Amino acid sequence: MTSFSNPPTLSDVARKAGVGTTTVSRVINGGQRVSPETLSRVQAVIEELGFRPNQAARILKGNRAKTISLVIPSIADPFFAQCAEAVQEVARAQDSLLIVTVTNNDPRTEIENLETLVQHRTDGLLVVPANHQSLTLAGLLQRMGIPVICLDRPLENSPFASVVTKNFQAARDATKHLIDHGYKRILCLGGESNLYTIHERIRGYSRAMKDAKMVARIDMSAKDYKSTEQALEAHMGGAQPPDAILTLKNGTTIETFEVLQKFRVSVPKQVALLGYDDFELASSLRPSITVVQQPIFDLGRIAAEMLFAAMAEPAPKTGKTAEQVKLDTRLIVRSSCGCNPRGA
Amino acid sequence: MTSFSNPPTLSDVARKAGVGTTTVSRVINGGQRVSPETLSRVQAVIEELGFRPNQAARILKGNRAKTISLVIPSIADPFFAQCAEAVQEVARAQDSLLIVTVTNNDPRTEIENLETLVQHRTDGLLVVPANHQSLTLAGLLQRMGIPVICLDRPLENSPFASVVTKNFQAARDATKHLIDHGYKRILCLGGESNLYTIHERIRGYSRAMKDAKMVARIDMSAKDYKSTEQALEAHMGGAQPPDAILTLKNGTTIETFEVLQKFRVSVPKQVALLGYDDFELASSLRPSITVVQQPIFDLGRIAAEMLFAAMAEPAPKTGKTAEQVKLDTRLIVRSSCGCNPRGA
DNA sequence: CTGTTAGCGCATTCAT
DNA sequence: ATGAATGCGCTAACAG
Repeated sequence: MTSFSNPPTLSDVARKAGVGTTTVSRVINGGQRVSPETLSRVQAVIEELGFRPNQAARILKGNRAKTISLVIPSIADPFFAQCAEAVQEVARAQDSLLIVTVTNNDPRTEIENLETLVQHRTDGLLVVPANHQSLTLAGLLQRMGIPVICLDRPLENSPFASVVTKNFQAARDATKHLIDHGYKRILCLGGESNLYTIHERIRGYSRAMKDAKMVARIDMSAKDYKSTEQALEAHMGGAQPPDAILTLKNGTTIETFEVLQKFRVSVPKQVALLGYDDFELASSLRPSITVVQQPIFDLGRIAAEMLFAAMAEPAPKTGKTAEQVKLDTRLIVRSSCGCNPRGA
Repeated sequence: MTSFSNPPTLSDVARKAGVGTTTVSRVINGGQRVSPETLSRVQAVIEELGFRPNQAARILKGNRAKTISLVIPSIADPFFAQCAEAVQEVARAQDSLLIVTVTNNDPRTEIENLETLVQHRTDGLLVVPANHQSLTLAGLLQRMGIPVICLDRPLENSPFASVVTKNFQAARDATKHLIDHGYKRILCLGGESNLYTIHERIRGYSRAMKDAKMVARIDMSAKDYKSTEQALEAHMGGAQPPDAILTLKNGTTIETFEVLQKFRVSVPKQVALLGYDDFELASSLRPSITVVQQPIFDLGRIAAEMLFAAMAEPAPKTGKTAEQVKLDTRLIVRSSCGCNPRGA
């Protein structure tokens, strides 16, 4: 019951059990090559003293740190929170701890986090690159000499495998869906066009528009509620207001819905709305919102599994080109796109 | 540019710089008591070799691990995700890493996580106790001998400080608000009544009802969408259907809204709705939802700050009684309670 | 201002 | 089946 200001050590156990430190070490590492009696006696002492092997000492001896680290833009963002949950689950199953650091998509913060993580000798890295073509990042990561898997966004010019969703196809298909509805002036709305995912989605939208010989309208100024409001005010009040809107990420979708409602713009009658990322109330809003749903949990789970697989391999890199896993998305058709008018 | 399979060590630096290890150690620890020339020369070598002090070795020497750990029910839950974000921010400002483990509110999982954390010699703990009166947990935490702050839920029979919100008062005030509206049959709906927060909120609701000499109706069977649907079906179809509902947590509020809408029950005309925890779309739903808003980010931030303060103190415990910080909540009045009928 | 040395707690030879 | 000794990388005396 005493609080151990000086946690018992392996040799404390050895002394009290009347054996050598080697024996205790064997006991806590599976108990092989130890006689049954000794084993139970040592175990009893371990129990009694509340001994827990000091992980720092093990790391120093060259063992795994038993930690993996997740480097993400934000924890509060539902998207990354779900990824983190999945990753934590896998880590736990592998008897490892999860360290989470956040970058806010700032390359400098990202570097700093990584530098700290090196010092802690974490076993593997799951990173969502702030800049998907940063050579600095690619170089730093390689010098770290530990397995790295990129999540949600690949890292160009690097040998690291990545797990992403099919952004291009999803956006193209979503746009096609709107085109098939007969909409003529489809606006693509979002923010942070420098992000890989957004970039890909814009490409998908553009391709679909081009294939339909329609003119692309892209506005990447919607970064938060206020800017979304300004953007929509301009578009809806213009000479040629859009008759459909494709939003490129979760926040934008919700903000767009809110602004349209505030402006008393009828959806989908006046403008249709198709969003990116499903959300809990999407089906309960009036109208319910049609969205592209990403397999978020799988994204995190698969990346984590790949990371542990990579950590288990003897050879760090076999010079292969970076493997890229692309997960399918789903178009959840509801009412805001003009389908299923019952709910509109 | 070479990937360091064998990261350079302090003595590698010392050798290459032609100095002793102590000098290098001094350099990486602030550079005091080192001549300017030596300093810059050593720094150059450090840079050249890409040397990063091995944190494991430092821990072994008795230094701080520079990690704090957060033990929460879930990361995906927006409430805890926000807490985590705040905690991470504070940790980073203190040059520490954040380890996150999840319990699913399961005491066994909680214990296991804690055991692992001890081995890693984490500097401090932020825990959301699965069971707020567990003696096992209180005992284990004390034996860990490191600073602990409880988050969102206190830990009874323990000396640990806690940061929580005013659950009792918030629920009482919310209920009063409903009573002031003239509602007579107010239902209190939730799940997991064994949790401290829920327990307190039920107390608050009960008190308000008692003070108004009204009969309390409590249903704690709403754990997910399905059970919420069943519960509401029974209540709304009963002889004395409620004319107002107080939901006790985020998920329940949203699910209740969805079910009521599915049942085509008019809110607030037929039943008023007052929920716990604000959410992004609360003001955009029809009707907009009146909620109790908790200072979630502050909860995490303050707890983390208190933790670092405790870690800085020399004496672990001065035998004081557990300090308890109770943060104020806010009742965000919108339309679903019957106020502001414009939005209904 | 600088270097030598001991030892943190553990796993691991290598003996016995 | 067991133990004694060595060293992982670093910091903190303690000299000089």
